[in-house]
Amino acid sequence: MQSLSTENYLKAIYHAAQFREGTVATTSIANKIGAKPSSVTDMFKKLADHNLVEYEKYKGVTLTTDGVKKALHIIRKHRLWESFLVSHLNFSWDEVHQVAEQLEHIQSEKLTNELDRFLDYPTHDPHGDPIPNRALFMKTHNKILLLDLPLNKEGVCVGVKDNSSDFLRYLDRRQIGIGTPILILHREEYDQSLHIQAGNSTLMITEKTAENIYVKP
Amino acid sequence: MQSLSTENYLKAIYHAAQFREGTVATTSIANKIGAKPSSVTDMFKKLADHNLVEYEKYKGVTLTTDGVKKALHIIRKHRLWESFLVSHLNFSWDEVHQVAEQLEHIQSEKLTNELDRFLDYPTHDPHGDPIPNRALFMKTHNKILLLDLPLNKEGVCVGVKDNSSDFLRYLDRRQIGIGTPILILHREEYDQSLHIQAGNSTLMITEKTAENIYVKP
DNA sequence: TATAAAATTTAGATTAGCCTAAATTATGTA
DNA sequence: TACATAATTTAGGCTAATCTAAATTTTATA
Repeated sequence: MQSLSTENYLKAIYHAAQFREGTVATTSIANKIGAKPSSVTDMFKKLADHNLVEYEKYKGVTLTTDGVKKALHIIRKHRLWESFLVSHLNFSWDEVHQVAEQLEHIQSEKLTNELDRFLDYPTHDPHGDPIPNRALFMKTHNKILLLDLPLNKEGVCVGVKDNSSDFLRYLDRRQIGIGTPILILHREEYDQSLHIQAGNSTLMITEKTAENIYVKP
Repeated sequence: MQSLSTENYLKAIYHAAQFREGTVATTSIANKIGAKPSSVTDMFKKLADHNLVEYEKYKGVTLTTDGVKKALHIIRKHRLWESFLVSHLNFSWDEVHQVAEQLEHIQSEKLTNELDRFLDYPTHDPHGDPIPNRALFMKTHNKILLLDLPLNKEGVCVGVKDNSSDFLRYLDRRQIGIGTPILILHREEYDQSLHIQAGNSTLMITEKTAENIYVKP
């Protein structure tokens, strides 16, 4: 029991569970997957039958230990492939997601582990997200939103919250990427915009941008 | 219209058509795909609706130009991935097929072409089969079966006809692989077995083995 | 060339994953 | 706390890809 659809649900539930405590609601998964709530209910039942989630009618789901393992395994593959695409196949960080969504479903332990070795056991993908290792353990940075970085304290960009192509390309244009040192020079009270120093240039960004960039202080 | 199943049928029809002239029969595809003939008939109709094959009831199918293109594109991906698995991920030639069967369905022109570039535009896969280039053109060796190699004339192993794991591992044990120089020293009339020189060692092989190895004289 | 055997197709059913519409349950607010 | 609204589930269908069993066509042979 590991269809493409099943795997996508497990991943979606895992990601949804990161956001908030407690159970994951039908509608939130429906939105992520792009399916109707009734379809999600069907799948919740099926996942519960296979002991991948705990499901109580009208109460949503939580992943079981098995469910978490499967989800992490898919995330591991997704992020390894993203790393490969960027490091060896000239993909940019805004292009990798769609292809990795396909590659993450390839079933071969040897492939996954050899890819990991070939990439020299990377700990983070091109967006700064942690890659579960073979034991499915991942190192998490203690990162904060750029918005919460104290004035004049240097941080380094270690990730993004919004992974959309639009946002990533916007960051490319502003020459902000993983590893870029960032300093907040001034907060404009009027419209919450920020004057920052990013790498060698000073520039202005909106509050919305600042709450989608992670930095390590 | 390009489901996983559709792609597998196109590939199977392409390969079946290599073997013999004329149309490809329902049963031959049923055997390759591992489906019942009635299912194959259904798919033949669907492929015909999409102008990927010419289909006449009770007469089998032939691929259209479009069908050939799609088949070659899948074969291109399959063989590029096999090459990658062997050259960079420590797979042996008997392990790659099953994984490449999955990878060949990944849809991304950029991925395929960048993989091609990364591998430095290989012309043949680990089994010696030609890889269609971006324009879907492939270089074919003028190879013959080892069985048909004249006595005491050196040939070089350039491919295999039987791609089964069992046969490939058998060749590994006999230290025969792509590039191995081979000479027929003696043909035993009694049981058609052959004494050959392969690389540095002399050994005996059966007729069956000799008709599954391709050599270039 | 009749006719038996083999190949192929048709008819009707099944399953997974989705849908819509209607019914049910939970939630938030007056 | 009652009740409107939102969330969720149920019931019943749909499609793609498969199947079995029966009918039809082709082929091979006596």
